[in-house]
This record gives sequence, C-alpha cells and structure tokens, in this order.
Amino acid sequence: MARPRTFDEQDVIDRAMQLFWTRGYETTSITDLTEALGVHPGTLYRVFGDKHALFLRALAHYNERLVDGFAPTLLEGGPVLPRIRAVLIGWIDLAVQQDQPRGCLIANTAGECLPGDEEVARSVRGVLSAVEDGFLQGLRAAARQGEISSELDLPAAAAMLTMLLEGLQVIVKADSDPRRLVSAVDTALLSLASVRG
Amino acid sequence: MARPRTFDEQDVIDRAMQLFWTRGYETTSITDLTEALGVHPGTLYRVFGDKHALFLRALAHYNERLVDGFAPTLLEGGPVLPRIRAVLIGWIDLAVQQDQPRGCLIANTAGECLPGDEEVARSVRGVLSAVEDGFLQGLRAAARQGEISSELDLPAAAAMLTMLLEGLQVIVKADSDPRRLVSAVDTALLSLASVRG
DNA sequence: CTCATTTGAGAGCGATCGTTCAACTACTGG
DNA sequence: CCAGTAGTTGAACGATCGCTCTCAAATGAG
Repeated sequence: MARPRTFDEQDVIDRAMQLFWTRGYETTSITDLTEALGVHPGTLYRVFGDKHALFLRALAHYNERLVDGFAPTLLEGGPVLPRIRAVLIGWIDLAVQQDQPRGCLIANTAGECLPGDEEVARSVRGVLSAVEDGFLQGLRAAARQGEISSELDLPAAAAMLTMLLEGLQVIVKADSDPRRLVSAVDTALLSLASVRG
Repeated sequence: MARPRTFDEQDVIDRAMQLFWTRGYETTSITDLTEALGVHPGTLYRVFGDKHALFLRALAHYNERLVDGFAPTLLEGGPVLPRIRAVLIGWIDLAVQQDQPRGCLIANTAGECLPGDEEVARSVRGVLSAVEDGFLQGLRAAARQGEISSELDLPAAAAMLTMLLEGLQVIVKADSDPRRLVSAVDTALLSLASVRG
C-alpha cells in the first residue's frame, strides 16, 4: 500500500548491535549509527523510536543470537564438562575475533550503563540469568553422569561459572592473551571436578 | 609568592574517582565534576590538564587506595584461603556500599573505554596484573602451607580468581543480591582446595 | 607599599550531541 | 491513472559537550 523499505530491520539491528558492542553506548553516536547502518536519522527515529530503544533492541538481539540455545548444546548427551569448556572457549573467541577485543556486550553494558538505567538493567539481568540457568542445567546433567560431585552447591557453581565468563570478558579487553584465559578456565573446571562429597 | 589554593588536590582526585566510579567516564560531565568538586572549570583545566588526564589520575588513585597493599594482608601469616575469601567479600561490600551498586572502577572502565584508549588500557592492565600477582603470592603461600595442592597451576588459579573478582563486579551491578555472590566465591575456593595432586 | 604571580570566577567559545520536521519520492489499492 | 500512504532526504533545532579566555582577588618578595 506504500513505499517499501530499502533495508532489513533485523539486519539493521544486527549492525547496531555490532557497533554498540565494539564502541559502547555513549560513544556510539546517532551519526555513527546512520552511517554504518545506511539509514537516515528520520527513518531511524520513526522505525525504532530513539537511540535508547534501539539499544534495547540490540541487547535483545544479542540475547537471541548468542545466549538462547546455548543451554541445549550442553545437554546433547555425552560428557558435559567438555561442552561447558567449549562454550567458554567459544566466548573467548567471540570476544577477540575482531581486530580489537570487544569483550561481551552484556559486561560492557553493565560497566557503562548500570546503575542508573532500569530498562537496560532488566535486559542485562535477563541475559545473565539465562546464562546462569544454562550452566545450572549443564551442571545438573554433569552431576547425574558423575562428572562432578552431587554434594556440590550447583546453583553456586553455576553462578561461579557465570562470573568467570563475565570476568574473563572484562580482562580480555585489557590483555587479550587467550592462553591465560584458557588455562584459567581449565583450572576452574578441573577444580569443580575435583570436589568429592 | 602567589595566592594559595582553596582545595586539596588529593581530596579533589578522590572525589573525582568516586564520581567516575558511580557514573562512568562519558556520563560524568565537566559540569558534574566542577559542581561535586567545588573547583571551577578554569582551575580544573589548569591544574589537571583535561578530563582524560583527571580520569587517569583517578584510576591511579583507585589503584593506590584499593589494590596496593592488599597482597601484604594475604601474607600476614596463618591460613591464606580465609584471607583470600575475606578480600573477595570485602570487595563485594565495597561494590554495594552505596545506595546503588557501583561495582568496580576497573571493570566499569574496561567495559566502557576499552578497546580504543591505550592510556586507560595501560592503567587498567596495571591494576589487573597487580591484583593477579597479589592472588598468586597468596596462592603460593597457601601451597607452602598445604592449604591447596602444589600440583595446581598457580598462575592459572590466580588468573581465575581475578576473573571471578571482576565477573562478580559485573554481576553485582545488575543483581546485587550478595548471598549468591558469596556462595559462588565459597564454591570457587572450596573447589580450589579440593584439587589433590 | 608595590609588583610579580598564581588562584578563583564568570562568560562564552565551536563542535557535537540526540532529535525533529517539512519536502520530496516511490509504491499500492481502487 | 489517481489518491493516499509510507519511506527517504537534507537541513536544522535546542541543549549540552569539553574547553578557553579574560579579569579581579589574594598572596609573598623586595
């Protein structure tokens, strides 16, 4: 009934997510966005509302693309701990795969925008609890299969893995030597497996 | 020989650090600083150079006040692991002691300003390696006293504790329930102590 | 007291911020 | 083919950004 769009909305959100991820929220200006997205300010504001709303869409997109569906991969059968390791290593790769280490959008956002932005806080909280819940499901499966002791406080161990993941994303931005990160992950998993009840 | 200052430089840097800590670098404007510090823009620029230089001073101040001298406390004699636990819990308290959880200035800064600011990166790197080295010294003492296995990869374990600390500071900003944080710390330390060589 | 020197105070600089708007263009239902 | 709707465009809005300049106030040295 009207003129069709010359851009794909999901594609624009994805590119906006990439920008916010590498440069942060405040540092990414509307000008940066319109240039990188090929969408002019007027269009951007009519379609998405404002910069903050676009940022929330980018956060949700990050959750869908990188967090949803990671829990199922932990439960595909076989030993779980190596899968958890692979997930953590995979996130390291994701954090450093650009020319400059960009870390994790959630950790970056928590550092920059919290406290003070309750909508963003809700979104960050949602992603973190999804990650933690994924780890918890994986650890429960690992406990059933005897990879870790059933005496372990599994929710606490899941929280610990989440902290390890996010802390790793902080450190990689300052010193992106992957070896130390990987050996730290290995030590954490080895330690978890060493607890005997 | 000239008119004396009406403010103490260290005091101003400390208050600037508090502001950057709770609000971040970009979000803290010169106007915010001059109002909170009681120092006018012209004075601020003549004394400190510019906003970025003041921020670097604030980072250095954070290092002096909160990181220097934490390693010695780990080595005062007696069991080390409880001291490490106390240090981690103490940092949790520090992160949430305001009305709003402000986390850790280093984690916040890494999230917001890196990559892209090499001077800030150097400062962050310095603080993180000081923390990691402190943990390493503590773990070596713990290994000597038999609290942990000497088969453990101690540098990797120190890196793991640093990641746990910084990850904890990310998560506390979104969900500042200290109980989960404490139990995660306990699980990590229990796990480390469970490794037997 | 005078002078040199540094401080504090107020106003305001250009640039960029997020945001909006009117005019123009392209498409579809009738 | 026309009317109407939605998309695109370029320009510009007020506000705020980091920062600077000018000038009066306050000191110690001579």
